[in-house]
Amino acid sequence: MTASDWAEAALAAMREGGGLNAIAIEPIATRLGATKGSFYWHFANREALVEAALARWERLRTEEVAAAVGPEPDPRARIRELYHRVTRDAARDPTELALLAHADHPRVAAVIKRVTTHRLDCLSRLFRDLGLSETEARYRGLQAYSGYLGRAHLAHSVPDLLPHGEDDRRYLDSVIDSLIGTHRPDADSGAGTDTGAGSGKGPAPGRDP
Amino acid sequence: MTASDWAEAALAAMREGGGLNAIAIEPIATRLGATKGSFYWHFANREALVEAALARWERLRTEEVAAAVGPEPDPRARIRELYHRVTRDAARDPTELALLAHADHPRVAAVIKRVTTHRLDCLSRLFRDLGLSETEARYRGLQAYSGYLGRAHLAHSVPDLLPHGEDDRRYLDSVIDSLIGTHRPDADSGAGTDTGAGSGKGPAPGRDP
DNA sequence: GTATCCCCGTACGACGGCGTACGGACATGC
DNA sequence: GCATGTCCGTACGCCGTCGTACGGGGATAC
Repeated sequence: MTASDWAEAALAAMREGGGLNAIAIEPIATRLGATKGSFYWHFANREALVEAALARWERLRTEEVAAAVGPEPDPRARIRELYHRVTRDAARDPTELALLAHADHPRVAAVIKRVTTHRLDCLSRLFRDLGLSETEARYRGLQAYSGYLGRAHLAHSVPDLLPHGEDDRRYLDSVIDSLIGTHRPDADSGAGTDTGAGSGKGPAPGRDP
Repeated sequence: MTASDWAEAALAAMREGGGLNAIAIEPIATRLGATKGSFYWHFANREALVEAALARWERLRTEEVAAAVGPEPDPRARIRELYHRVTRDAARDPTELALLAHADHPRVAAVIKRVTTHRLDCLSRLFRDLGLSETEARYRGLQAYSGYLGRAHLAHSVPDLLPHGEDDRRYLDSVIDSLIGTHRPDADSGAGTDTGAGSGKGPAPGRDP
């Protein structure tokens, strides 16, 4: 039984509901088949466990971003891929939403700030790669990230109100189109084989005579 | 001392941090200068108080939407006004964010679902008034609402990462432009003196002859 | 004056969570 | 055999909160 085991168990407890309050020593000890005696050998107090769990979460999220944003060369496809991927994961892991709700906690606030800054930087860079100006790229990055957070919330708390299946795919395309301009009908990036038309109705029908 | 007083105090407690857990009988009693004796005369148990607070919150939010969406005739300006107004309030009242984090609570889930449905309907109607198709209007409504939720979170947990003052006004204009098409450069709403160009590069230049 | 009822304060028990004290099992070194 | 150090279980005190029991003030009716 190591400190890492406790940290992972704390994260698991958060994942399964209750937010930060789910990090309670005795319930987690029971879940691990251990007792408080073990815990207080590895940690000074509950706050230390919270901190360890937060550090672990931050590391996982950072690696996740790096993995998600890495391979794809085309910036347009990168944004698309990132949005799909990240929005799918967040729906079934309420940990991030729980942390957002505890932003008044100083440790949590610090973690959120670092993770958010990192993500926004990555997003802004993606938009810069699309040719947008510095401030415009930052605006788009903020807008994209706000949309991501909101979508994660909706997916978790009122999934019925979000489109499903194919409809959701079209919706996401519509959102992404409004973020990255619109995808040029001439230089369409292959991934979506067919219904690019559905999103083609986006905000910018004009543009090419 | 009425039941309403307790419900309002419960809401106030939530406003000031701690989310649903902030609705604790004894602290609220102290804050009201009363005791549990009074509470258990008006309510059966804590759950009843939570329910009363939720009902009160739902009523307030519903009236708020009605007031915010009512007067303005031009749909474009309505969206603008709504976005500005709602985004400003949400930043300094974490109650909604706290409720989102407790979406696993059945009562909370029901309230969130009703309020969200209502808001999305209003938003979709606004976009329909702009001439969008049914599904397109619903997509835009969802996108706008997701953006609102995300922005509220960012404003509360990492306000430093959001633009401030004039910059934020430009950012919001950029977001709204990408949602409602673009604001017509001929009918520019005066406030922004100069750099309206920054958002003018939005997704849809065409549309109006 | 007193009976009644509404409203509330006080005192109590129970529970769950934190943190501490202490002892004990077990391996290791010598 | 014995000492030492690591790791953990047990038992305890403490606190905050929920819910209940009970008593009492005070207004009103008559």
